[in-house]
Amino acid sequence: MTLEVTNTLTGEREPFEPQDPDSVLLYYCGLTVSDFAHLGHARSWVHVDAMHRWLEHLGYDVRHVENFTDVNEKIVARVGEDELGDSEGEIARHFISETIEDMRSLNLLRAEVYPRVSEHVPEIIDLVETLTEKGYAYESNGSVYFDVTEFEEYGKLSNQKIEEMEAQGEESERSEKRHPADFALWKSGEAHPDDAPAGGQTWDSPWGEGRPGWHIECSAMSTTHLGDTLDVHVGGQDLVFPHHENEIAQSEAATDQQFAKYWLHVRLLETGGEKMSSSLQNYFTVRNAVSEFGPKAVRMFLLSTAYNNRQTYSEATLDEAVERWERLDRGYDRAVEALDSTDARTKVEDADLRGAVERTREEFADAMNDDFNTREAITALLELVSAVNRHLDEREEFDYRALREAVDSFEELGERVLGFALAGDGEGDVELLDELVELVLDVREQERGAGNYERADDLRDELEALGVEVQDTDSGAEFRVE
RNA sequence: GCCAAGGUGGCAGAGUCCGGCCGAACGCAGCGGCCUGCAGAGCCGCCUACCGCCGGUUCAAAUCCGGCCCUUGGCUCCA
Repeated sequence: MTLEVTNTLTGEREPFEPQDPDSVLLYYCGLTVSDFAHLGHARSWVHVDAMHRWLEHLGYDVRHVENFTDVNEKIVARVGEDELGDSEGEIARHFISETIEDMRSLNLLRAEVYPRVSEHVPEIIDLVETLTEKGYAYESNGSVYFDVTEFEEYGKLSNQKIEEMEAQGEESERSEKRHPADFALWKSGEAHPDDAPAGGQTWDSPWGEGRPGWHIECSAMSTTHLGDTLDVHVGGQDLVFPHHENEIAQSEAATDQQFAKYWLHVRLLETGGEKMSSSLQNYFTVRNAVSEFGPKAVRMFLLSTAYNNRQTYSEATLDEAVERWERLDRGYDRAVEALDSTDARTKVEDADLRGAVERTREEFADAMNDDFNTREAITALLELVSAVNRHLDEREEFDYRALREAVDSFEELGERVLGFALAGDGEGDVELLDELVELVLDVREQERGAGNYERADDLRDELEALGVEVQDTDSGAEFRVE
């Protein structure tokens, strides 16, 4: 089975064939950095990350570009607020660094470039000029608008007809536009005093002082870094219209080339029956989620629903993700430890385990090739966990080769493709920590030997409180650090 | 009103494109058993779904067709 994706542009599932058979040009519409990122944003990031990783696994050289919108009225609105900063740029820089920190915590692969609007104004002006010269845009009172009636395919992404659309943009713009659906490419600073209040940046342009419009940035930045035609353009479902629709209009009008071959849209994260968003004030920041549930459980949560289906956030769904993550991690852990044990140095064969490994690899690949179905991919891994546990519980002697392959699968598919940092990847003073815990467990063992169960249980509880989970087994106490 | 996507067990969530292997996966919660000093983890078993409603096509439908009801997203900044 080869990779198939659901393309919003055609509304159909299609075989994935990038322009160059060896590489993929991937652009992701990043966020406006006016606040901390929430779980909804993280959902998109993590899915884009899984796509990136799977494409690499398939052998593609992935060129991944992800923008930061650092010129925006929402940012300007926060100028002077508390200690955020005294200018649009300062606030944007602040939230960009906070956002990158959040991204790191979720173990996202880095993009090749993170372009910013403020650094691409010359390219934006060039693009607007081209559109004006080609007759797709017109200047009006110092602002420049895209004329939707000139681009005959306008509406092809969102399947809407121009006549049925409501007016775009702010009230103040209406009188300047020829058609209500026209949208701003460049906004005059003077014509809209509210748009460039203290702290908001403006640039000089052929049309006078002003700021880039809302949609032009992505067209300019993606073209600058990846060329006229992208292979994959990903973004949140809420961006289909008008943002992505407008990007297509601008780019295709300017270059006469198809802007993006495949449009993939991540459906929204919902909570309490509605989407999570800052305006509804029902959001949970990435930061809070990570500190409360741990980065891996958050990642597990976000990947536990395929990207093209909406997902429900609640305390319960995240709790479940914690369990799913731990089950995977423990399974991996057990397999690794078994490999090191003497019981593993045998030549026995367990057909069940071997079959399970093979099935997992097949099912995992089928799932990812099936429009990046991460939910099913995880299921395949969890089924391997069951097979490993059964093998270890039921067998006197272990099937070394099969265990080796199981561990390899966990690492290759779970770590590299799904981006889970499995146990054993600990950082810091792991060895010292291990030795200290062993020491406490030795003491506890002595207490148990002497029949002082109460004291032994206290020690176990105290370790638990510190995040060290203790399990008594036939071969002594084992532990894992949360 | 227009565009788009959905309605599957207590929860969550696959399967629907390419109809039969689905009386329905994986997991969480719950129940019973094994193991254990106990607990946890793990294993085994159970539990609860005829897949929104109605009708049609077919040897066969959760999966195809038609109608209806409901939900969500977009049509304003938004991942």
